[in-house]
This record gives sequence, structure tokens and C-alpha cells, in this order.
Amino acid sequence: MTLPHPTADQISLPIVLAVLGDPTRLAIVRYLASKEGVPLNCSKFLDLASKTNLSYHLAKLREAGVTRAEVVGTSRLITLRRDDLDKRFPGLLDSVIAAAGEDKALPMVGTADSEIDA
Amino acid sequence: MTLPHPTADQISLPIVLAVLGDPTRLAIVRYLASKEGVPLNCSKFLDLASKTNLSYHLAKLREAGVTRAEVVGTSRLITLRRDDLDKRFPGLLDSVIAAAGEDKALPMVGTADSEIDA
DNA sequence: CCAATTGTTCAATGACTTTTGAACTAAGGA
DNA sequence: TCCTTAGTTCAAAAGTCATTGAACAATTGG
Repeated sequence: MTLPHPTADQISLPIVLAVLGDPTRLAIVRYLASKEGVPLNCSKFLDLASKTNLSYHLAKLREAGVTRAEVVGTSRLITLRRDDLDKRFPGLLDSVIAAAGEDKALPMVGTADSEIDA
Repeated sequence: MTLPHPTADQISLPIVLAVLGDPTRLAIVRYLASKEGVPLNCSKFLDLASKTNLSYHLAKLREAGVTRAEVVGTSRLITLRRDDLDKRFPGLLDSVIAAAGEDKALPMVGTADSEIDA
């Protein structure tokens, strides 16, 4: 029940860039970064897409090596692979997250003022 | 005869990332960065793709705001839009170029030992 | 056990992307 | 003027990607 992840040295720059070049996935990464350290489950991102579609995008992020997913019961706890990404592509993740933070055009997680259980 | 370029504030992060997420285009950007300051014409990149296909990829880079193309006679002189990219997305271009520089899997410009007129 | 919750897989569809060759334009040199 | 050089445009063919709904699996709580 462990999901397939690339090892750090299998992470490919063009694939990471292509995967981040989608507004939904970039919004996921931005939100993960804003809650860094806190593993989030998929349902946190339901503002961004349907459950099915989310599954697709989260798989893309995981397969690219951008995120890690840990299976815990019926949930998948998702975290950014910051350590591995920083090792492979120093500064890349930080600059992407900083730029994404400024981006008004990107879809938002948690705009629906339900920040009860943050 | 001036080609259409986005203004600096029209440059979009997801579009830039998506455009860089293609090995041919990333190789173009890497080569442009390695010759920074020197405007290159399209034919310098013929190692990477056919003339037609290059025209397509160079248009993508230009339309995304990654490169600037100046029409000089029958040539287009291509440069990186480093100033604008650095302003909009600080650190992004540098980290991408550094990471691309390490990437053995990326196609190469000038591998055919014809570095006569570098 | 039953039902709800959490998320995946599958097949289908529509939409974009990449690549190609043939035909073209525009400038420059002989 | 004619030819070459540099690059574009067009339409077609392939391929890839995103999105959907229906069906499925696994865990947890009552």
C-alpha cells in the first residue's frame, strides 16, 4: 500500500516544470507550501477540482517527485518534497512558490471562508 | 515587422513553467543563457529540431515572454528576457538555468564539434 | 455486519501540443 | 533581376493531457 515515488535522482527538471505549469497543480503546491510541515489530505483541495480530477493531478505531482503521499488509513497525507527538490534544483521551489504567492490569477484553496479547522 | 511580445506584467508563471517544461525549449534557454548578451539567430538551434519545428518552439518562448526576438534583415536575433523575468519571478530563471546546466538528459546545441564561429 | 468516508481506476471525450512537408515571404548579394 | 538565405505559415497527422461519471476498493465507526 505504499505509492510509487521517484527517488531524488530520478526527478527530472523538464517534468517538474511541466507538472508545475498547470494552474491547478501550482495552486496545490502553493497551498502545501503555505502549510509546510503539516501533511494535508486530498480533500483539502476540493475547492480546486472534482475528486476524480484531483486524484489525477495529485498523481502527476507525486510521479514527478514534487510531492510525497503517505497512506494512513483511508487518507493520503500529502507533503512537499522540499528536501529532495532543494537538493536537485537549488532555489527552484522557493522561487516558484514566491512567484505563485503573488499570482492573482491562480485558483485558491480555502477562499470559501471555511477556515474553521485550519 | 516587429513581432508580438507580452509586456513584463503580462508574463504568466504557469505559462512560463509550461513552456520551459519541454526539453527542446529548455535546451534553447540553456544555450541562450550560456551565450548571454550575444543575440543568436534561429539557425544556431538547428541541432535541436527542424527549421519548422524550431519556428514553433521559438514562437512559444517569445509568446510566453521568455525570449525577445528582434528582426534584423532576414534574421531574428533572439535574447533571453532576463531583466523582465527577474523582475516578475526573482530567482526563477537562475535556478532553472543552473538546474538545466546539470541535466545530462537535455538535448545539446553544438555537440557536433563545429564550434568554429562561436 | 452495514454504512459512510476517502480516494482510486477505468473508459470516453474533448482539447490542446508537437511534428511534418510544402508553399510562402522578405532581404541581400551576384 | 535572379538566386540564395533565413525564417514563417498552413493544414494535416499523431500524440498527449485534462476532465468527467460510473464503478470500485479499503478503512473506520456505529
